[in-house]
Amino acid sequence: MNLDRQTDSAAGENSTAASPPLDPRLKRAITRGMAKNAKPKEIIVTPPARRSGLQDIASQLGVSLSLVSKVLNNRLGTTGASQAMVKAIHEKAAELKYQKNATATSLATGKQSAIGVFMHSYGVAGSNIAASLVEGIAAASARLHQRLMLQYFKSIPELSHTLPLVHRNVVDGLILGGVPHRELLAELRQTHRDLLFVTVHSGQDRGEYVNIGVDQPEILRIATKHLIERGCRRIACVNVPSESFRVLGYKAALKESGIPYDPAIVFPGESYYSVTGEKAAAHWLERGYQFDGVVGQSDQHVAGVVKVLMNAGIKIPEQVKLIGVDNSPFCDFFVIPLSSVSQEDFRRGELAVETLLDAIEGKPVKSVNVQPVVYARRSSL
Amino acid sequence: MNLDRQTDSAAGENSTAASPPLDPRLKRAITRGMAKNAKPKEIIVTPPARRSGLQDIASQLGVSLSLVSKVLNNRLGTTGASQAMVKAIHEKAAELKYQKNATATSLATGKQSAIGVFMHSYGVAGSNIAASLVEGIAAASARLHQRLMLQYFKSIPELSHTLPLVHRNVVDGLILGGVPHRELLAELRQTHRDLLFVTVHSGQDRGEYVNIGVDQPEILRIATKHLIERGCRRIACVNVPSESFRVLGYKAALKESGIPYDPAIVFPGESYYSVTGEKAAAHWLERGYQFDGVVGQSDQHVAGVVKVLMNAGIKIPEQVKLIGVDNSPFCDFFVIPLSSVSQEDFRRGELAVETLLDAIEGKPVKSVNVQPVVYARRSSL
DNA sequence: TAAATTTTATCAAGCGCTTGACATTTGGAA
DNA sequence: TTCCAAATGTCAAGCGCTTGATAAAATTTA
Repeated sequence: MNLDRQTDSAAGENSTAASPPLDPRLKRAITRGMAKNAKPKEIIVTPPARRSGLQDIASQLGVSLSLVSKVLNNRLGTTGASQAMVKAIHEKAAELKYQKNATATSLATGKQSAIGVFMHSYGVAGSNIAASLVEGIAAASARLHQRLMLQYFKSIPELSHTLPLVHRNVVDGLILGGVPHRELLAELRQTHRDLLFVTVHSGQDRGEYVNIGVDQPEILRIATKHLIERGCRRIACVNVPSESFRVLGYKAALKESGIPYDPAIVFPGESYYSVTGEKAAAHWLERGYQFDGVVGQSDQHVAGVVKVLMNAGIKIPEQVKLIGVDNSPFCDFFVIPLSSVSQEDFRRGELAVETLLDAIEGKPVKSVNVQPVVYARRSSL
Repeated sequence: MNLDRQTDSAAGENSTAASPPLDPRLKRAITRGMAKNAKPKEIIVTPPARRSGLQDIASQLGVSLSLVSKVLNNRLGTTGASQAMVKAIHEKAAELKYQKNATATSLATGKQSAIGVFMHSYGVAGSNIAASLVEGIAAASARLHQRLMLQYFKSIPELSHTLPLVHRNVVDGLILGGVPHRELLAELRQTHRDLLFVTVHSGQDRGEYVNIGVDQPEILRIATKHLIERGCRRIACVNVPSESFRVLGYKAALKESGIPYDPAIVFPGESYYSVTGEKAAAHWLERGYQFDGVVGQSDQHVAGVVKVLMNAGIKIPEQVKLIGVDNSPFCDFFVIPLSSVSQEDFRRGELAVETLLDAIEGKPVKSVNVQPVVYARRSSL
């Protein structure tokens, strides 16, 4: 329902105060098929202004098209051009607002100057890993003058189905986000032997593909160390089945500080969601287990733990300090601002682009494991 | 561009102990320019497997290239083809794994089958509006067989700078996310008269451009009504300067229920962040203002209010019920799960694509205002 | 059976740009 | 002055596909 709106012309009513009268030309443009409530008969179809091409600037200057092309691309190989000519061409190009037709260029060169991104919309809601990854990729590809073709997928079949259809002959390479699915990758290599791709996942790197990952044990190692440095001596851990590798870092940190490892306070949860954190905390509390620190496998874990601890009257961070993983946006404004270890997703996105481009240029490339970073907030200070 | 290796050592070295021995063929594929620590001198450049084109299937069948094109595109205008021929062509295409070169098609037809997205990375961190919008856009464009070119921008100058460069001749139209910047849009219309675009912002729709928005007053109206229906009679409001339009809905809801409007409990905050919510709650508490409900302009507002109220020993939702806007991911696992009104971002993304495609096809299109939806959680039950 | 259709298929001109091969001009060096 | 490199520029083929015009073969109709 629309409030305070006259029944006659809604648009007019809403724009009166601030909006100046419309330029008639603008008005016409608006009508071009895009107007509100446009009545077909009122639409004026103005032929699109012919876009100027190389030919236009060539003939207006009385030179050959190819010269113009070479000058504009700085590709005067054997050709060469006088200073004056170069200047004139550039000026003419500017005057005619020449914009090269990227499609034609691609056809001629076989290069697309575009990369494709297939992103698995994975991760726990709230941890905008995928979003950060994409933003990092977008930033780097803009910086490196690459167009970016994006597609999300929910399931592996969906990916293998759409991947070849969408991207053949349109991108120079692919970034696969969150796809540690080995069979799919192997198949991709078989069926599309000339398809270049790099993966971006935080699973274990087996060295089979070029991946932009994170040093997983290091995540929990620096998280645990962070708590130890702030005085914790009994550090509980919320775990999930798939993170046995990462948890090595937890054990390593304990060992480094001579703190014994106690499996009793490592809770075997089953998800990255906050409910698992709640269960863990409840479990420890019920049994009377002592702990002065908690590391989770996600920020949601920690959020869940915090909820239960607060309800039990435990002071945070005075009695228990906590730290999670992902550095999710909500860490900043949770009841207690949450400390967290970042997997540097944005940066990994950028690296993925840079790596892929190197591969496209034929340079040898290799996997990289980014160093995680601790973001300390109140929950652990 | 197939990079193959003389020595077979490197890939093997890099596989961890955990990984099974590699299939030699796979191993070769892995080394293809992407191997860890690949040494340039060892790389052999094998020409990429030539991809089969229309010509290949034409000559293998002894027919003309154009026939094949028409058959595969179902464009037998005046042409026609026998059943047998059609069948043979399709079979041959399948046999050769023919994939049309989309670039060549675009050049020939002038159609790109691609849409561009320029997304303002706006909004409060944690409310993944932009991400949902993009996902909705991606879903719809995949469904409608459109490629999707994405770019983010932080500032208007950045947008106006990169927009023409990146997207000319590469997309059929543009979706501008979160750009209620009228001057820019007007300029866009002037300088690129043949550029089709639709905006997706939740600002006020002035009817000048086709926008996929949200009925703003309705957001607060249903939020407020939601609280009233659950027994609230003194409903406070955290506001920000730019939301005077939306707040009309708050007033309307009060009026509908015969509740007097009291400006004293409408806090004039300055941001959508949680700190503004904290300030509002502190302000009301200090002055001893009574209220049994709170509506915020964001979920962060509500998060901030909750923090302060809990610290003051106020029971939620028993003494005060709250509802925010955006239905952010963290609403689900905040200390008190937060009720919220969704702006249906994913859906708006889909609508944007559908609308743009209509416009591209020359159909008349108009703005649409999506209806917001209440998601009730514990904070208001 | 010849003429008129209908069906089936080919031709050839692009789309706008790139690029190696070839042509012309110019300024010295001989 | 003559000749040879530079320096400066043009040619033309081609990237892979689309499409209206045209041709040839098959089928009807009279």
